[in-house]
Amino acid sequence: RYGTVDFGGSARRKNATRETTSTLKTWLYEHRKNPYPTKGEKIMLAIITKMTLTQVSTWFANARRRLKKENKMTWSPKNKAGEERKEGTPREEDEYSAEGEGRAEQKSYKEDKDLRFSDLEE
Amino acid sequence: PVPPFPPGAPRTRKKRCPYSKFQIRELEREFFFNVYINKEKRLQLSRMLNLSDRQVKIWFQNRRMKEKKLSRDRLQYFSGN
DNA sequence: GCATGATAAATGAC
DNA sequence: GTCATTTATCATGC
Repeated sequence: RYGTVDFGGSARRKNATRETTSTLKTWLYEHRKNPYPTKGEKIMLAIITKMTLTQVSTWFANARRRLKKENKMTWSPKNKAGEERKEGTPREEDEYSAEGEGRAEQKSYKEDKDLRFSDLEE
Repeated sequence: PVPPFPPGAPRTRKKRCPYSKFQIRELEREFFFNVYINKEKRLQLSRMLNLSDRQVKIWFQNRRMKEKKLSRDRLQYFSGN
């Protein structure tokens, strides 16, 4: 038998609601230049989405890896706050390309349909 | 992390390889006694499990973080904080 | 059957 | 040392 990695307490994982993913995706898109929320921002997002801080961090980690893997998003590695990039980076018109002044039509994630507080597992 | 000879310094990130049940069991056992492991026991354990000293050290670090996270999850399990 | 959340190794900042 | 993060796996939902 394959020892399941570690099912000591986590157990069943639940998919995030559309509202949650919508909120997080919006934040990620608006901060595509520096898609690393601070701890305070994570807490804020956690409260809004009714998730835990760990879940928010996990969501962003997975989202960054996934988008990076598919070349959907590009950001300056290690870009601390206040750093403005002016170098002539090649224009990659990706869906999430983080161009400085490139004013892309904000595709609002409007998947607001269900509003249920089914966050409490069990 | 680059074992023997780094010609041009192509530091290749070591591929993540999950440890075996036996390795985990021994590591957990030692973790039960000491959350912090000595250098001696670390070398000894690394030889026994065919792991590098660095791997054992990092395992204990991650294990401590895991323990901390478990405590936090247990706390916020009830009160909405 | 993949998408997605959570975990386990491994790195690096500090 | 801690701790956020990356990377590859794992496990589950649908």
